[in-house]
Amino acid sequence: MVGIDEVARRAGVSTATVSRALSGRGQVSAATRARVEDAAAALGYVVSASASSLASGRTRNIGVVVPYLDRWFFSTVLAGVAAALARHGYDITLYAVSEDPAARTQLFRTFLRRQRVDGIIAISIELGEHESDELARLGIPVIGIGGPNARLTSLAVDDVAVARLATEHLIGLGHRAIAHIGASPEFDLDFHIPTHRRQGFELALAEAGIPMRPDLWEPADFTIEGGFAAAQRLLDGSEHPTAIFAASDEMAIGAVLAARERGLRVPEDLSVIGIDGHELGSFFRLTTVDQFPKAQGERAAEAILTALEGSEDAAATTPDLPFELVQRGTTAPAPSR
Amino acid sequence: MVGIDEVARRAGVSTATVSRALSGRGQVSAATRARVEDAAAALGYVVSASASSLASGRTRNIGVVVPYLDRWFFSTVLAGVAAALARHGYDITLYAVSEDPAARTQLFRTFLRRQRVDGIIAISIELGEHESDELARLGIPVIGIGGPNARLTSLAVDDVAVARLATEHLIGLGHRAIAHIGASPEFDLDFHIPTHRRQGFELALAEAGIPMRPDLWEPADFTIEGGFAAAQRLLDGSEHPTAIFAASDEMAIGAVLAARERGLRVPEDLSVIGIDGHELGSFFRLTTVDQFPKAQGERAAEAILTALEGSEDAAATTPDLPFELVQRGTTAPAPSR
DNA sequence: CTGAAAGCGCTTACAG
DNA sequence: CTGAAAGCGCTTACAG
Repeated sequence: MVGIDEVARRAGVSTATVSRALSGRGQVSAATRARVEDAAAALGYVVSASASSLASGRTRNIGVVVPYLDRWFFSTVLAGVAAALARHGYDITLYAVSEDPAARTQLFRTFLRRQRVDGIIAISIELGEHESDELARLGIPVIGIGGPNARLTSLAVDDVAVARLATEHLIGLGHRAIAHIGASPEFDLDFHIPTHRRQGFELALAEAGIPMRPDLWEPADFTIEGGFAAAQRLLDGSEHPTAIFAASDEMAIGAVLAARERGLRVPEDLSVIGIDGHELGSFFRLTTVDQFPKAQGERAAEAILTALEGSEDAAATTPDLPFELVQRGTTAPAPSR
Repeated sequence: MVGIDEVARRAGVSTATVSRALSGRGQVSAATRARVEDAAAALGYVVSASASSLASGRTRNIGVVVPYLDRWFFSTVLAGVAAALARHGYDITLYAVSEDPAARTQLFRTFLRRQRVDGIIAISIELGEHESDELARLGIPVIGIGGPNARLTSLAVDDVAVARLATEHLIGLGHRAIAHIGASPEFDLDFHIPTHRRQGFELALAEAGIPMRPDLWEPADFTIEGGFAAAQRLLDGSEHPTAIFAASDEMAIGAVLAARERGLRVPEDLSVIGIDGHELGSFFRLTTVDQFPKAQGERAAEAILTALEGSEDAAATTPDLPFELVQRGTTAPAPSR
């Protein structure tokens, strides 16, 4: 690999000048800069990451910590992060949190402490007290998505408001017997998102003066399969609901399929709404509250870059992530009885 | 951050000895090693990645190049890679190939040349002549998945054989009017996988003495939505097929849904088989040829580690990836006419 | 605006 | 088995 002194020799300057010309730090005359850039291009010179990092203390690399790589939400957020960081010339190193506690400990104690990254983006990870400490002690910016984690700068959608919006949409259509598919308690790891969504649901009902029916709540595991089974149980009852609000699009799709299997027409006999903005939503004509996961990743990337290189108004960016009701074909006025 | 000399001081040895004790390279007495390890643990010392890389030339970091982060196949393979590499203490830095040609050029010309990684895993990427050159010139091991790329060491499933197996399964059930949902030509970027699958399909038919019916082939885009539309067209004809072989599970699921919408029973009226081993397969009871994508990632990770640290029998590992017919509920004997 | 030189924090021949 | 010292390839005060 070509080194900096070859470039310096070819351009007729010192390595210090090459460094300044290529990094944009410090003063270099336009003519010199042009000569250095030409020499670097001709030789195909690229700064060595480790040498540059060691000397400067900057790695141009962001760590991204994810609980699952192969689940739609996380890989979509990750795609957003990657796209935004690449645009700024940053690399990303990936840290998949393992279910294995020993591996998880090692992640925080070893992997993250190698000084390989300038900052960290943590996607929907509930951190233990101790883990938050470890992150804080790293002394680098950390941005959480899906927080809020009191210890971290976090970007988050207001899950209570999201669930409320979805529920109000159903109420506005005249539904009264509205069921909710939420998460079983053991799934409430990611910042209690399921709990917040349930709260929003209950709030909206209460405001409309609709009493809660305990038989109209079912837990599931955020998958199509789980949503299918939960909907089956909900539709089993004699007084089955006219609408289902699922805490994720995948569960909502499962509910749509379960309804069809029962011979129920969606939306004529049963309305279904989800949350997410899942790519399958348009195919199933699913009404949903989109939370723009790819944009969440991009926002997190920008936030970390601002923390790293930005001006002082970093705090000016709002931590609230946008969401939006997307009306498609799975919700309609409640059937008259 | 604690440095190596603090550890050396505390253990009462030189930094050279600390380095040797912690890295496992070179001779250190058991007693000394224990003392060093204790000191390092007490201080929470972790080797600085950039200093170690610069001095040793080893980064303990693997680059993974993927065309899409947010598609099931790629994120699943990636999960396999990440799990296997983490077990060996390796980091992974992610390179998402952009559709933007300028960004793609920059990836090969700049990002990959920063000497940040010891090796590269390229997941199902069709490389241009020039790009293959750039990779080769990096002078580090490169493993391709989904090859074969003549220039790269590649792991690949035999797509012709996979498609043949799927088709033979249908023929064995007595089907003669078998349709194929493949890929439109512009989707044939990933190593001509769709073309190979189509070849396997045609081969199996030919061997069974079944003439090809041009009206029983439909292109799609590898999504559920695309498979749904393609199946609709196939089922429109007066002499519609009794079985559909889709070149991906997602398209097969689309076909199942299209059949249901037509009022066709699967598998009684129509058999459907896919390829992949998609997570949704079990929910839809989809018969498929599983290609174990997560295991593909793990295999690639092991291959790159072998190339990096392994003995000479690296070439001994077979580049053939396994596949297997998984019979579930969407295929059955052909209806008697 | 430019260069000489120290230094970033490790690793590894070399010598003992 | 262990240590002193050079060196990995850059960046950046410092001086001019």
